[in-house]
Amino acid sequence: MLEYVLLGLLMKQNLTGYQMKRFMMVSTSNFFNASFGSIYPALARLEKKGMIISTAEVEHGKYSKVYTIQEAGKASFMKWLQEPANVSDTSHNHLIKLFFYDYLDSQTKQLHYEVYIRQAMAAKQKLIDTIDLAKKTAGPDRMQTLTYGIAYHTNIIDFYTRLLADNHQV
Amino acid sequence: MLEYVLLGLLMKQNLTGYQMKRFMMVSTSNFFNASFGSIYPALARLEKKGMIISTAEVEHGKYSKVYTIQEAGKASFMKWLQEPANVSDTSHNHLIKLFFYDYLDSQTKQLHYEVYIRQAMAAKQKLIDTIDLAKKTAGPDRMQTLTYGIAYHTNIIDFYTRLLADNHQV
DNA sequence: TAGCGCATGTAATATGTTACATGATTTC
DNA sequence: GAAATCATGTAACATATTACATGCGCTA
Repeated sequence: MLEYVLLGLLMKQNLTGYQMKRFMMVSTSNFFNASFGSIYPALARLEKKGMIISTAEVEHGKYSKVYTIQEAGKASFMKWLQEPANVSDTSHNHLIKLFFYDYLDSQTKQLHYEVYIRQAMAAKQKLIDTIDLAKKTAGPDRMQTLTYGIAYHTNIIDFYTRLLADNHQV
Repeated sequence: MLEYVLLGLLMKQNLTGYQMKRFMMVSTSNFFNASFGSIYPALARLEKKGMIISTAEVEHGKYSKVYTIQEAGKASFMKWLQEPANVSDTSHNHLIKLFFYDYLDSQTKQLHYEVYIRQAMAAKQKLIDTIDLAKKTAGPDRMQTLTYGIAYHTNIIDFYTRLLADNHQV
């Protein structure tokens, strides 16, 4: 997955590993993120496979490696992009706990529901705040990832608000 | 994560690794699944840590290892369960592609939208079909994982139906 | 007797995180 | 002068998948 994301970022412009990380932070972090410990080895693998090439640069005394995508990399990326994903193979971390909530007391459950509602509200607000900024730089499809994130978190707020109400009744 | 799920399954009854896999298949597979290649090593780790103990059994000539949870295992499980999860740290595989859809032609995009709608509809229907069966065995919290799954897939259907309509207009 | 289900396990491979190591420049 | 940011990379560790290896009992 990461390798394709890196190729995708390089489709538009040449970047260093550090820049790719920073780019992900502001654009994909709500649904995808990676650490330096996975980015740098991934770039090395991609170069070894001939998908990208690096050029050493020294600017203001700082050494950096700028990566450029190759034809093979473009082809590999497009092939991956053309294959549809699977919308169901998401992990839903919180559901794993919910599955075992019969072992948890009512008070702690309620606390969890409240935490999840707060988490989702904060995430949703953050996405809403991003919209205006993103409109200036991102294309229409990129904007849809924000729309989805908002709907996703709205759904979570609704769900746990219902569980909270049910828990109160009991 | 897997280790806690295995402990959670053993909270109720003693099971073999094979039975745990089968149990996950019918109860958690819509949001969590694991292969034998991860289950058996995980059980070995848990036993080494003193969380569970195994008893060798031979029935009808078939050898099996039945696992029993220990006090340390119960404590570890409850500690994990009491800690709230994070609703935002899900990966959303399909969004990663959506992010790059500006590079894709309109026809292929439309095909993807249709695939995602069909995937979500099938998954939703499967969950609905499971409800009656689950009502007999599962507690109220366990049922909620089904409710969530239905809402999650409904949200996806709505989202991609909207994108499909927008794409047609263009 | 062929194949399936039960049952356990290992090997190769992939992929990820966190922490550490290094060193430059820029900002307070 | 300290701290933050830029920038790359490795090491230890954790965890997962797929494929393979083995072998028994039951059923068609």
